[in-house]
Amino acid sequence: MTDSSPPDRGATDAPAADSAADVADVADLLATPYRTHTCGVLRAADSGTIVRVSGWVHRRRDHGQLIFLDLRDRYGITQVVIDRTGQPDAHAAASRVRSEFVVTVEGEVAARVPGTENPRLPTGAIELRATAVTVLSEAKTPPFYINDPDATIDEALRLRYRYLDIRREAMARRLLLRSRLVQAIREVHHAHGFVEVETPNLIKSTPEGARDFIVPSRLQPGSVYALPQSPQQLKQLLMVAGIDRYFQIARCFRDEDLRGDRQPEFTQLDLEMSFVDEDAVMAFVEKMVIEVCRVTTPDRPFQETPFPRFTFDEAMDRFGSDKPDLRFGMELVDLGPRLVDAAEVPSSGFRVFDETLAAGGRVKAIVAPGMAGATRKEIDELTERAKRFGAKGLAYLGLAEGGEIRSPIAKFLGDELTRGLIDATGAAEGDLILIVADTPAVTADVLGRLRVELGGRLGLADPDVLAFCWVNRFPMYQWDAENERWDATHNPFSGVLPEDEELLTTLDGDPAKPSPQDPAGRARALQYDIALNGWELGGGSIRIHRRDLLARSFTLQGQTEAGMKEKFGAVLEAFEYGPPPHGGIALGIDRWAALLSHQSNIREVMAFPKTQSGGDLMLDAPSTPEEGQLAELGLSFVGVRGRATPPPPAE
RNA sequence: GGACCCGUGGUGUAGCGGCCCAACAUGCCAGCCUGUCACGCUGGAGAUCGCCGGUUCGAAUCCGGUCGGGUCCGCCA
Repeated sequence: MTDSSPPDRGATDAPAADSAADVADVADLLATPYRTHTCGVLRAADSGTIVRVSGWVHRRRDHGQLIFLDLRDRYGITQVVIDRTGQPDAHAAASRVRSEFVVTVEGEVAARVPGTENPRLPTGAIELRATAVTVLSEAKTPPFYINDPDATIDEALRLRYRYLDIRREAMARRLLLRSRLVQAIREVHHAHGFVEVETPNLIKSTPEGARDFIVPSRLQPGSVYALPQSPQQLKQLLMVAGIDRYFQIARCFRDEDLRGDRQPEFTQLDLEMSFVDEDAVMAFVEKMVIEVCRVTTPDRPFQETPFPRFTFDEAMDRFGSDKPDLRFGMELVDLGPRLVDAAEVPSSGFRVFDETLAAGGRVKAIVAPGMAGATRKEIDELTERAKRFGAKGLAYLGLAEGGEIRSPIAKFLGDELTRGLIDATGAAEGDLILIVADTPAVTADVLGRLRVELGGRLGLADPDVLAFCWVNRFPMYQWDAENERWDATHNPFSGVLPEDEELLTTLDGDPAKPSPQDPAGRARALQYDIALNGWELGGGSIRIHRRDLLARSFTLQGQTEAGMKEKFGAVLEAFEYGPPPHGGIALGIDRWAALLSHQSNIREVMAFPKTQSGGDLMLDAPSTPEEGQLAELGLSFVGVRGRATPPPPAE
């Protein structure tokens, strides 16, 4: 019966959808000896009701005869008044209460004395006139302010006492938003016939490029499990199994260095569909994403629907990124055509540009609006940044008010060409043109990063807008010079564009010898990424399910038949039993939740995240294993500073 | 693996070679206060300046190392 009842969409249209007080009605299971109501629900209409509430003491204001307690739970704050003359016992109890004590208060809901209402609290029209105050738990003075939303607190301290940090409204609200996000995801998938399947965390290493976390086996000493970097192979096996439409909120593990948007364990929305093409997957995901965002953050507008689509080449060309932030313009402008003469010979007069173009490179620019007045120091900083991103230098043209041009390269280019370049960029008075000359890849990358940097610094991106886009037609492979082979740019099972199938071959026909001249370098993958506000939110592909194509693709990746069997044995074998055409995608839940919460760091939407060095400051993990644990596994530490342990006995 | 930033009472900051056994705010403790809601008033306790070493007549302040946290590059989808 309850299974068929419609999902509660109360959150969708509730005005306070973004507040910690926003939750489904829990009154039905609330009645316990501790409380009849939460601290967030009482209103003027409840006046006269006898209630009991429990919560943490948010603040105490002691006026002698009269004590005010702000009582807090995750639903809100209710003011309690204790009058000594009427309630001497309650008053005595309230006198010894301190911040963060847990108390139960019994009393009558009353409209506040006129003129003393607090419009900043949803419960500000009423107060609870206490007849009894019971202390359930005492609390030490907390290590930081829980009741001050503006307090800046050292993050290490927050992580050490995360359970106190989560008591703070902002943190609780973010976890709540994340919960709603995941709930919405589940609802949409179930509504579209997806089956939620759990896959194991103790699996075999699935080479996806990242380092595996390894778990030693006790029952099979000398062997290890790997924690999944993603359920990639398992979900493909589910397709062979006929599960048609699969999804999972999956925990994934990657042992790589951390960043603001990367944790060693993180959560993916993993999904896979059978009998689909690229458009079918993208269509579903787009529909799902829109619906989920509408439910989770109804007040965040979409910049554009349907989501714009770019090929990889176009995205790199226009934005210098395969995850462009579309909330502002500042697109890259190719200056090349202006820098060559009628015979297409580079002839700008500025040697760096000419040589770059002659060598097949690119000269491109972005326009930083209003930055013509940048100081020498600011420009040096930008140059420094550009160099760190891989550029050899940064040329610029500043268009000062009044038409004066400020540029170290103008004298080489001459007046006419300088005007021509300004024209090409569309820059206006007061703007600063930044120019990079390098290989196509470096030019795009450096300008792309500068674009994001400056867009942020100049406040060009509306923080509320959700600018989704798709990027597809990625190159199938990247040449790995070190290992003399083609690396799949994403998933090794990613399919190839049908018209590029014939390119999947080695030049000299020697399958054992990939070379950088191979036409495969031009092959494009059936690969699609979804980006949101400049973050890569997810990526997926249509997989290769045909044995022959798979073999050719793997050969280009430098895999031998034996190597393939070792790494992908289960999938390859399964593919001999009727694999359906299939494809899917994985979306980063942490990133999604962070972006919906206006956060630039996924730690802010994780209950118990790890530090940059992979530590848990609260649990003090990782830690030295206990005596015997290693021996039982047949392991010993070797050559670890201060951690060497005696080797296990030979047998 | 690398670059940079930060580390001072419970918390957030100031001080950046002697004026500092360290200042301010807040929190904490005590007393007073019947309408506050960052309550108010009065008084009080609380840090040898992450740790180790060096330079110096003298170090919170300079230098080196180390530990912890963060940002970024490499790495990583």
